[in-house]
Amino acid sequence: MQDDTRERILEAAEALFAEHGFSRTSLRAITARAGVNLAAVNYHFGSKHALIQAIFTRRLEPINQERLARLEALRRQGRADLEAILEAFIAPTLKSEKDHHPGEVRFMRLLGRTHAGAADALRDFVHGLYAEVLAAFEQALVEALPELPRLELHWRLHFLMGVVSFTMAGTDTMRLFTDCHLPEAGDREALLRRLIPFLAAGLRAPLAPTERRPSLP
Amino acid sequence: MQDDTRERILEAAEALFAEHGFSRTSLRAITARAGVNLAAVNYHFGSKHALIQAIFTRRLEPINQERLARLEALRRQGRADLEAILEAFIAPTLKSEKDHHPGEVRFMRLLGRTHAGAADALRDFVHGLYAEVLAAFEQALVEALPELPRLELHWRLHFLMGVVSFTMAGTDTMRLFTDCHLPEAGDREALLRRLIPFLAAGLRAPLAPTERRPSLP
DNA sequence: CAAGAATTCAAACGATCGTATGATTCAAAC
DNA sequence: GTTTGAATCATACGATCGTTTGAATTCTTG
Repeated sequence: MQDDTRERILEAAEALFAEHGFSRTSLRAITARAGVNLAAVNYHFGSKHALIQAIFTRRLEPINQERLARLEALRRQGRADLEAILEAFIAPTLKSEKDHHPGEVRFMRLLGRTHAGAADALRDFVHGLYAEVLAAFEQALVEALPELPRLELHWRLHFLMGVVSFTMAGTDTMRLFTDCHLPEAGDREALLRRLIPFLAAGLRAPLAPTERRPSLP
Repeated sequence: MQDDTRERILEAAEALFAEHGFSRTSLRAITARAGVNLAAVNYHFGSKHALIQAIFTRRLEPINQERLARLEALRRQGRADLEAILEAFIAPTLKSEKDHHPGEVRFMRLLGRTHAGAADALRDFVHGLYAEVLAAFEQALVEALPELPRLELHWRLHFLMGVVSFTMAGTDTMRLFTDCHLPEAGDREALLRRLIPFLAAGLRAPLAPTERRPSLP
């Protein structure tokens, strides 16, 4: 029961952080859920902040490695079309449930919310974990969309990150429109089939004319 | 100097909440920035939670009224095409800076982050402020995209909310891809010219085939 | 100007937080 | 079986939090 404690803390913290946020989750709540002593967090991780970083590093590293592996496989096969690139980027964040890691679903929710919300040094830390992957995908998209100006591509990548982060965050926004909730979010394949056409069409959208008609009176 | 205090508190709280989040912003920091006494918050608003709600109500109500007014004007003119509907929904959240209300920019950032991140009762409260507006725009989009199945429209509205919220949140995601930051986010007209074609193309995207090719080995 | 309501103020309360401490338990090495 | 270092434990510290209180002040109204 040596590094079992570490794992139990990571598991409990991940769940509570995803549900209540970082600052509203106390170390006491984490250690109580994990069934370990309060001091175990500072013993194994050093501080609450270091625990948060450990959570992101553990989950994000394999996901990003899979992203790069998928992208490289596409390049080898010569079929790096836009839809395939998008799938290589998004699928590793969605297919986790069937891989018997239910905790990863909670983590993606946590990651999405952190992306949109975190203002402090944590976002910079997460960005650091992303840097290599995003540079590779940016280059792939430049080649897949050669006619798109670089600045426009950057904006559309910003929009893309918005869609992906928001979907990962899993806020049940759909019931804003009607009474229907997200239908069985467990069906990740169906989600991919809806996300990728939406994003591909947005990335391929024709450029807006330089001048726009005036707004309403 | 009676309800000037109320206003100073709202202003300071809005700025600090947008920068550091709700739970990491103390009432002492708010009242210090506002130059008022600590007890003034509980005297004028009742509690920290009620202060947060007051912030959202104050800003969101006029924005949503303008959204509905723009949409109704489109209907009267018979030009409720997709792009115009999107502009009616998005423009009121972006044009605020030139209206001499710099605080509204900070608020939209706060709103975007709350949309993606808040898990507690606050999100339900904000959703309540949105309900009427989103029902109206959903109906307009149903008419503008008659060939799109209702379920698919719901998903794409979810994606749309992701883009809008993420853009409002204003997290400087673009420097993930290169070293360039968001170029002069003050130019709201340019942002509209980029957002609307992206979203319109996504909403109009052809449906994906029911079966997809398998993923990578 | 005086009376009463509205507002502001300094100060404190109880609770909770992250972290640190020193004793205690446990497991492997000799 | 003894020793040694890692791990766990109960406990406490100092800080900060949201909220409350009651007196002091300001404003309104007659």
